[in-house]
Amino acid sequence: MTTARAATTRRPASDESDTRTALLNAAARVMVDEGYAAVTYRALAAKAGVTSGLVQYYFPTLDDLFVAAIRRRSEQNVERLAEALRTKPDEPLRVLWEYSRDESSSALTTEFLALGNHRKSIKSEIAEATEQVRRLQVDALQAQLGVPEMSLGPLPRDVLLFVLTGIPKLLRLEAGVGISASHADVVDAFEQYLDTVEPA
Amino acid sequence: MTTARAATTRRPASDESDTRTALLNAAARVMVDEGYAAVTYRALAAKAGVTSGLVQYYFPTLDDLFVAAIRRRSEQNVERLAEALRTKPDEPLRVLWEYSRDESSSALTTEFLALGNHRKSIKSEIAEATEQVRRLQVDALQAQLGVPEMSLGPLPRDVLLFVLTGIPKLLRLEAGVGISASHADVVDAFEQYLDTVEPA
DNA sequence: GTCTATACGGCGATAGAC
DNA sequence: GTCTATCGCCGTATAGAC
Repeated sequence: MTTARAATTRRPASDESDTRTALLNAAARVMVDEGYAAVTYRALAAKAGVTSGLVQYYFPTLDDLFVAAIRRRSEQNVERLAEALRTKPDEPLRVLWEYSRDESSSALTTEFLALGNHRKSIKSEIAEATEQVRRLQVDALQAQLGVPEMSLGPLPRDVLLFVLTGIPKLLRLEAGVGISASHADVVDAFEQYLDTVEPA
Repeated sequence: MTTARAATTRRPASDESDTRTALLNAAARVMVDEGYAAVTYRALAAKAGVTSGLVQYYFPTLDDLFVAAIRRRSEQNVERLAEALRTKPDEPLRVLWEYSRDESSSALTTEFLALGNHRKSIKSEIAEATEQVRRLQVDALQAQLGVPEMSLGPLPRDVLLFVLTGIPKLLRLEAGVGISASHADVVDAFEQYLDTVEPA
C-alpha cells in the first residue's frame, strides 16, 4: 500500500490514494457487519494491513472518515438513480419506488442516520446528500407533465414522492430489528398501485 | 440515595430501587442530548451522584441498561396509547396518527433503533415492544367494524395502519438530520384525509 | 442486597520521530 | 508520507466492605 509511483502516473491528491479507498471499503464493510461503533482505527488498520497511525493520517478524526464514507456512497447513489431515471423515463414512480427499495436494503444508511443524530458534521453531510437525491426525484416527477397530480387517493406530488420513497426506508428499519408483520402486504399494495398508474 | 427503610415500606425488588430509576432517567436524558455513545458508567454515575461501580451493580453490562430503558419506555408508550384509544374510541385512525406523531417526536426511539441494529438482546427487545404496540393498533382498527376497508385510495387495513403510523417516524428521522422539505405538505395531506374519513 | 476500590486491555487523539 | 509513543478516557471483571 505504498504510494511510490513513476511521476507520470502519480496520483494528484490523497483523495484518490489506493490506501484511502481501501480504508473506506473496510469501513463500509465493518459498519454493515458490526455497526459503526466497531469502526476503530485499529480495526480498519488490521483489515487493510497498515498501521493505525496511517489510518489517522488519512482521516484525522473518525468523523472525517464517516463524512468521507457518506460522500462517496451518496455519489454512487445519485449516479445509480440518475441512470435508472434515464433508462426508464416513462415510469418515474416505479423507478423511484425500486430505487428506494434497493438503496434501503443496505444497513449502511441506518448506520449513517444514527451517526448523524448527534454529530454536526455528519448530520449536515447526510442532509446535503438527501437533498441532492430528492432534487433529482422531484425533477423526474415534474418532467412527467401529463399527470399534474398523481393519486394514491388524491395526494399532491411531493407527498406521493415522500410516501413512495419513504415506505421502503420504514420497511428496512423494521426488518433490521426483526419485524416483518404486514411487510408483504405493504409491498403488494404499492406495487399494485404502480401497476395501475404506470402500466408497463 | 441510601436504601435504608422501615421494614413496612421496604421495596420488594431491585426493579423499584430509587437509584435504579434515577439511573434510567439519567440514561434517557444523556441519550437524547448526546446520543447513546455518551452513555457511560462514569457519566451516569456522575449525573446520579454515585460511583460507577454502583451503576454496574444495577446494570452489569450497558446492554442490560439499554434493555431496561427500552422496556420502561415501551410500558409507558403502551399505556399512553391504550389510554388515548379508550378516550376516543370512535376515531382510532386519528388516535394512531397522533400517537405516532408524538411518540416519534422523541429522539430516544432513533437511538434505540440504532442500538438494536447490531446487538441481539436490544434487537429482540425492540421487536417485542413494537409488536406489542402494533397488536394494540390492529385491535383498535378491527373494533371499527363499520369500515371493513379504509381507504387512502383502496388500501387494506394493515397497510393503512403501517402508512399512518410509519410516516410520522420518517418525518422525525429526517427532521433529526435537519431535513424539512415537504414535511408540512405531508402532514397537511394526511390530516385532510383523517378529516374526511373521521370527521370530528 | 448495596456499595466501593482497583486493575485490565482497548479506545480516540495528539505530538513528534523518521 | 509513514509510523511510534503516549495520554486520559472507556467497559467490565473481581474482590471485598457494610
